[in-house]
Amino acid sequence: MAATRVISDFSSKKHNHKSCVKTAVKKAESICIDRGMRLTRLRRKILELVWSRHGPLGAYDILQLMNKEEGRVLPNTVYRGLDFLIEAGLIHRLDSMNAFMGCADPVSRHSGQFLICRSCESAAEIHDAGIEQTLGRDAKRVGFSVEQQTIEVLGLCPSCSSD
Amino acid sequence: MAATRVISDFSSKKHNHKSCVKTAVKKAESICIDRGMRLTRLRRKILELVWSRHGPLGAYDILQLMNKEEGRVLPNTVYRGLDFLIEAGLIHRLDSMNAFMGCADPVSRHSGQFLICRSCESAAEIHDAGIEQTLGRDAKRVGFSVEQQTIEVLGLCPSCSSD
DNA sequence: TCGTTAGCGTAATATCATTACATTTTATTT
DNA sequence: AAATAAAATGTAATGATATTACGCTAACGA
Repeated sequence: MAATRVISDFSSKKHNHKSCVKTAVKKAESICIDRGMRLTRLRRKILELVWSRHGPLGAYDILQLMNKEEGRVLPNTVYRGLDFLIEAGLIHRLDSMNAFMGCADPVSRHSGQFLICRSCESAAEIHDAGIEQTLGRDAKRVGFSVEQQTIEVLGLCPSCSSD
Repeated sequence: MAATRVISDFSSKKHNHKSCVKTAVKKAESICIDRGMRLTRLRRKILELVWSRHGPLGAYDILQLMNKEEGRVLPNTVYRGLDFLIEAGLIHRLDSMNAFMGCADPVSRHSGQFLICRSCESAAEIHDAGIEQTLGRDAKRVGFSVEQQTIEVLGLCPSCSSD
């Protein structure tokens, strides 16, 4: 049985988040170079903003930040950037909350598995290969071929459950 | 290991769908009586419309059908009905497609697990207790307490894969 | 350096969902 | 049966999320 990997944990309040962002951007740059994809200034900026919080961020939140930091930007521009980043596996979309979150392990392509705190709206990403496998097997049984999985668990993070 | 239950399968093209709807409404009536909930005319109608397709239906699709069959109805009314039906466990919401789908096993309360065909937009509901269990265990490991799960698998249904 | 493609600017609009408040219907109490 | 309270519905406005269409510019490949 494969171990469950924690891709990004619920962060402690005092961790230095700037270094998370920096690391993410570095990884992104290297991945894009490897794959011949263009991480333009705009796309990098959007990636940074997605990473500005240790949890999912809505497209219009990002838009607002862009407008603050980059002058006038329209929704379309943000969505284009987000689409690129998703395509590249650099961020994930959380369907259950219409929001986007940076992926700390963009090298290995995967659908995310998320634990989302309904109280503080932070989120952790894990990867349990067993679940993927099991779902694949279940699907096969009814003749369904899997392409993508949305796995999002709502509840309370450690720090909010203890309140 | 608990077996995976198929709650609603990909339906064959020739099955008599009217009987699905009828059965669903009967179940709903009995459940609501048991629980002292009021399945009003409006709510029943919305339930029927959700069941009118063997796959998820958007709120505004339902709205359109309502307007065709019931005279003028506004979005709010439909959402209220949908909220009630979800609350009662009679339908599920599919977050990945902003759509709603009837539940064929409303007696046992559960978050759904869905296989959604990206081609014909039909969907099947299954229930694999193992997945729920595994996710619960994974969550526990990082101190997260689970309240609700969203599990939606995108791919191709049997009939669309064979095309 | 020319032609092509990818990225971006801009406006309009589509799609999905909620809020606020008035009215009506149903249930409960007297 | 009448009075009251609670639940459901009618209605309009608006909020939140996302896409389309079209033109221009920058980058890339021959």
